[in-house]
Amino acid sequence: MDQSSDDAPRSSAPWCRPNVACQECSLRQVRLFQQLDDDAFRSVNALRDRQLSRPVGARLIQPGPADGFFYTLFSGWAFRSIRLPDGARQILEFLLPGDVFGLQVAFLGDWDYAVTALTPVVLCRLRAPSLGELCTRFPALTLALIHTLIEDKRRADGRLAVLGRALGPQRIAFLLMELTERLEFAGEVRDNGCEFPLRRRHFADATGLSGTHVSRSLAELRAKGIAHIADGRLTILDRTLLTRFSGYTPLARSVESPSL
Amino acid sequence: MDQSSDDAPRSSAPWCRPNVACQECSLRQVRLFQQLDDDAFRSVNALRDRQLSRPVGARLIQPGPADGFFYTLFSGWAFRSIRLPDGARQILEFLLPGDVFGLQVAFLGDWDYAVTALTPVVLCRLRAPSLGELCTRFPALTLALIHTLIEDKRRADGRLAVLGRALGPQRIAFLLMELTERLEFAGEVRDNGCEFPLRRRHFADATGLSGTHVSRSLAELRAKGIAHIADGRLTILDRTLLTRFSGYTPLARSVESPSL
DNA sequence: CGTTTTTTTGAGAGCCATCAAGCATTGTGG
DNA sequence: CCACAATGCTTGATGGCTCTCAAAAAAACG
Repeated sequence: MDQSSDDAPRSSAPWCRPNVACQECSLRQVRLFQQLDDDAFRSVNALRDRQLSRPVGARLIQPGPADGFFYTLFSGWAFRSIRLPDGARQILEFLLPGDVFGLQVAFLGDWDYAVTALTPVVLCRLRAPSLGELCTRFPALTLALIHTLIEDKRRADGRLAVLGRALGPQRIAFLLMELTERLEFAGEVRDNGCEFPLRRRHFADATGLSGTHVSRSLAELRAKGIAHIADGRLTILDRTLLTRFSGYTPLARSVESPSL
Repeated sequence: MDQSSDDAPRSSAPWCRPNVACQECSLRQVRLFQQLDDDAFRSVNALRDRQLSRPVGARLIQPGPADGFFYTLFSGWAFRSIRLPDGARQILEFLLPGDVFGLQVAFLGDWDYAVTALTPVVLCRLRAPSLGELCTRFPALTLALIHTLIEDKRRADGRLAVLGRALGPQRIAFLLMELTERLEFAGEVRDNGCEFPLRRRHFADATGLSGTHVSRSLAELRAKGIAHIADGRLTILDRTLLTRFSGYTPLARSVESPSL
């Protein structure tokens, strides 16, 4: 893992309460966990090792041999990335509260990407080896996992298409659209806007553009009256325009309440 | 599905034998099926609806409401693709014998991509609704599914990074590298080469380049002594060079015999 | 308030798309 | 077997999107 700032959260904000039991976790209402019963939750809790708190910029995971844990992001933002031979960084995906990462350690035995905190984060660390056994005992959990992986795959398909075919401003718009949708499901969008910790270089590394061009593309979105980012906050000026301009296909959720 | 050419294969090549039972399928030795026992296989067979034979260029799947089936590719090549608002086509992935597609119908209820045959193909059609029940009865099958999804995800990560960061010739090299590796696991590589049905426009739609530039990029790979495509056959001239040039990270398979 | 980091803006160069023409290959029908 | 059409591949020229380099402006930080 990383240097600095260890386990116990400094703040006493409600979501920051250390070592909340899975059964009582506020995330239980969202995403893949929604369909599980109490019994399954107690077992997931048994898998839980501990919660970890990390500061902005902390490298949560680095590529290399796995340590036998996987994680859920309890609060804050992070991103998965890999480094290309020439040293360039590609951000594969942004991680929002409730997202799971590292499931592959149970199957492939390696971290093949890095995970970095974009904001202060709290993680839940879970023991990977017993995952198989748990899935055997709780088929609903397994199906929830598969569901999550399939949704991820659909999103990855969209990202691939955008990087393959879209110009700069559209790439940026698509990214904004995807994040906004996911944040909406998490109930973090208010007044057509939300907290938004991405810097120019995060946009750049996620969209395959240079920081310079990200700047120009964002200026274009602002000039077109589509979206605006200032003071760490994103405002969607025209949702319809953004949807059309980005070419994003909204995800119809099958088993999800619209928001919290 | 598509027009023309129905069910029974015309040829009597061994791999073309119609309605082989899953237990006796030659694909049983590869990919996700490897770890399953006879009992599980009999149940998978019960899921099987029938085999379908389709000609080159057939549109196997088109985006829209799902019909309750998912598929495995029994023989031949195909590709998954989506169409962007501007009409451009993005190839998301090439499908090789043994690959599964359409698992999402059991969860999302829709085909959100198209599947097209690159060669004459034989498909196995399976009933999606009973998949959940089957996974409950055979945890090994579920874990195999998850394993497959996770491997897919890793490959999708690599593709995303290449589209985000690599120049034309590297994108092509990466695609060749990935396909070669997968074909090797399927035992279809001999003498540093293999059958290769991709046309220029498939390269173009997969890598986000124009057909013109694909042509130039392939010429560069040939000139550099890396790889050569002619008469529907790919020859890897220098595997080490190809690996280095493409930046591809070979996949260490955990539970796979090297080839058939 | 000075230092550092980030963002904006400008100029030139490069990769690649588009358009277009020539060449090779394939298939068809006479 | 050959003429012909159709398709796909190659190669050239031009233009546009985006990169790199660079410097100024703005914001964040201590």
